[in-house]
Amino acid sequence: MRDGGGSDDGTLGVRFGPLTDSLGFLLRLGQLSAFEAYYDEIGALGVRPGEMSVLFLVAENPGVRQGVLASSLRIKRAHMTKMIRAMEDAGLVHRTVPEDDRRSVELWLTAAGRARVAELTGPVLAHESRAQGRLDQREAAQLKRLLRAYLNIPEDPSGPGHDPLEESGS
Amino acid sequence: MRDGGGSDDGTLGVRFGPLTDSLGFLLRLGQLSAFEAYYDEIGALGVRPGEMSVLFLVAENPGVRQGVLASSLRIKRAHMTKMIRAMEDAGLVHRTVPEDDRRSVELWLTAAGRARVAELTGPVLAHESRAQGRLDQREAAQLKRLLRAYLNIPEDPSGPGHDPLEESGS
DNA sequence: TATTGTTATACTCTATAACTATA
DNA sequence: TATAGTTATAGAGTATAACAATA
Repeated sequence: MRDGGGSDDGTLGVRFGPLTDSLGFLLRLGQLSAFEAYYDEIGALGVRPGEMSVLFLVAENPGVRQGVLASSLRIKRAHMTKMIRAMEDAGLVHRTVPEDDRRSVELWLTAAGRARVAELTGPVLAHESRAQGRLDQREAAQLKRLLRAYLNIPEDPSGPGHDPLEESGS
Repeated sequence: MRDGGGSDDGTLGVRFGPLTDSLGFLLRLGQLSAFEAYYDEIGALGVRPGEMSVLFLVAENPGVRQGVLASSLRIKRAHMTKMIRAMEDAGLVHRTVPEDDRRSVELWLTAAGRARVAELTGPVLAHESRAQGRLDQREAAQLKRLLRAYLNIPEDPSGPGHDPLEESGS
């Protein structure tokens, strides 16, 4: 069996006690579970979750400033510098310095970066439509809706898969 | 302003595109947000989230085997060895080797460990009852319920704060 | 003075494999 | 042979502070 098993059988009879009702604890385990599914299903694409989110965010917000990207993704600016440099070295992103504030850096996808995003979009959306574990469509939609509310992230009506069931729950 | 700001204003006008509907992405940001609240509110207690969960889990499951603890918390066994050693050095945990399988290790809280848990329980429960950001009581309860379903964690009727509203949702 | 991004450093966590002692 | 835990090592992510350029 793989190390750290129990990805599917879960709790092994352990009682979680007060942690059962801890939002932080549940979010932590949920994130680990989701990332494990990510690696199992699309890890072979060779793009890690952090890089994936940077690619999609720059694609969606051409010219976004590096610091805005960092704080949106809650990645420290020092770390963002390294990530962007690696992606620049890989030819996926390029950087420009705007005339009106020459301290800052604006980020754009290169043609290769756009091609990579186009290439990734299908598998990623397919993965997202599967990656709901034991939850049915409606539960998954509601979970996402609650997480967006918790995070103050808009529902993005221009986004994908606008399942009408999502609106009906209370 | 602190580095990585935007903890409360959130998105800074960035459009998240397909990430808006990515469970893994939302869980990742949710976990970071919850941990930030944890450090802001009870970080001064000097116990990190991982240590906290080990303490509470051993308290709730005296004699739990180290490997079971590791897979329950999705912590690698190699890392769990170090965590347990540090907690042993701190006098919070002690280890026994059961006669029926002398490869394994059972974990118990020391008197000091139990005292620490008793000391932490109040602040932690108080934090959990606050740590819901913009969600009201009912939304938070439902979010936790969906996360438990996603993770296949039982509702633990012997647990704390059994809010009757939690049962009413669709 | 404050802000943006960079560099450097240290630490935590993760991933992996080899090792022991038991089974 | 397989399993539980340990050790060692490398890498990714994070936290922090000091710095240069610009505002």
